[in-house]
Amino acid sequence: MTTDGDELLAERLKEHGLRVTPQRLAIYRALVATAEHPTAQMLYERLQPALPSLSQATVYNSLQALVACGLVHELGDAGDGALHYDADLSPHLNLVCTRCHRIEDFFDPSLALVDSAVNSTSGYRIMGARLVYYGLCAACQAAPAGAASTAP
Amino acid sequence: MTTDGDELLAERLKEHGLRVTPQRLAIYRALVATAEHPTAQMLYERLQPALPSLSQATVYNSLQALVACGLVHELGDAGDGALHYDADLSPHLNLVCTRCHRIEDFFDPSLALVDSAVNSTSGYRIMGARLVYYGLCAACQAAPAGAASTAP
DNA sequence: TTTTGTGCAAACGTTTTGCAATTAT
DNA sequence: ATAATTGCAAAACGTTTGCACAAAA
Repeated sequence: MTTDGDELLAERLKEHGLRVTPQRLAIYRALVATAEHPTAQMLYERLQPALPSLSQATVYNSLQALVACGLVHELGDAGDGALHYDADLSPHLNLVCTRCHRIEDFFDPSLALVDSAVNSTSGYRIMGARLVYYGLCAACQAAPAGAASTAP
Repeated sequence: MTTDGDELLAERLKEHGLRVTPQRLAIYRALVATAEHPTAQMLYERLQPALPSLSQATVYNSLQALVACGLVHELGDAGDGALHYDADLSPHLNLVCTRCHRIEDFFDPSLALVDSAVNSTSGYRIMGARLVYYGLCAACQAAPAGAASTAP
């Protein structure tokens, strides 16, 4: 591999006629660095210290650009009304805890079977996927009230 | 089976301490009757002729009630920014056309494998799922510009 | 009768947009 | 140089909510 994250970003952006800006780089890096599936708002707050001039609009716009380039997946909302994003493009599914709104990844070989079934028999030209199971994570099952280890 | 759709609705609503209203019945029937995965707005417009007094708030509220009872699944948005709903609860995935925003169903035996993998190894108590593949439907692949057979 | 749901309109929070200044190419 | 992107603020959008009336239990 000759392409680390930054180079991949630059390459893909250029492929799509888009410019490489520090904001896009920062947003992409933040997304690659975390396993938390953040929202635009979360990214905005997280990047604020490093890029004090960053605006919310730019976060939203940049995420759109990254999604358009196929560098990032939009995960939909997790019961909190905001869209979550993920830079992990490997075929996996998300486990969304409806109590604490956390999103975990889940990998299983059976996913490959679904993938090939869809690709071979749906008639669609597939561009992406989002596989989500909703439920209560182990922590929230154990906790009686709103005692999830991160956010209630 | 002794329960047709209406009876199932009544039963489930009562189970959850909710009342059986004509609006909820109409919304549920409309959802069962169509394979279109409509949004709240679409349902509102569709039911307007039959229930002229129906309000948008009631559509939104009723959909929440139906989801809470497990009678209907919330499908997320299809690139049009609005939530879609489905009364077909059988394990299947949705094919979302990102050009015409149509949602199709897709069934395959491999889905059962994923299901059992998630249930047995995730540690989550699963309450629901949404499996979506995004891409271009056959019609939109064939059409050069915005010539989808229903909505561009 | 008592409690829940409806309908209306106003509020909410997320996301998008118009525009001038800035910056990547 | 030139066209795209940023940042700001205001708008737009889907959705939710407060309240009085109506209706289900």
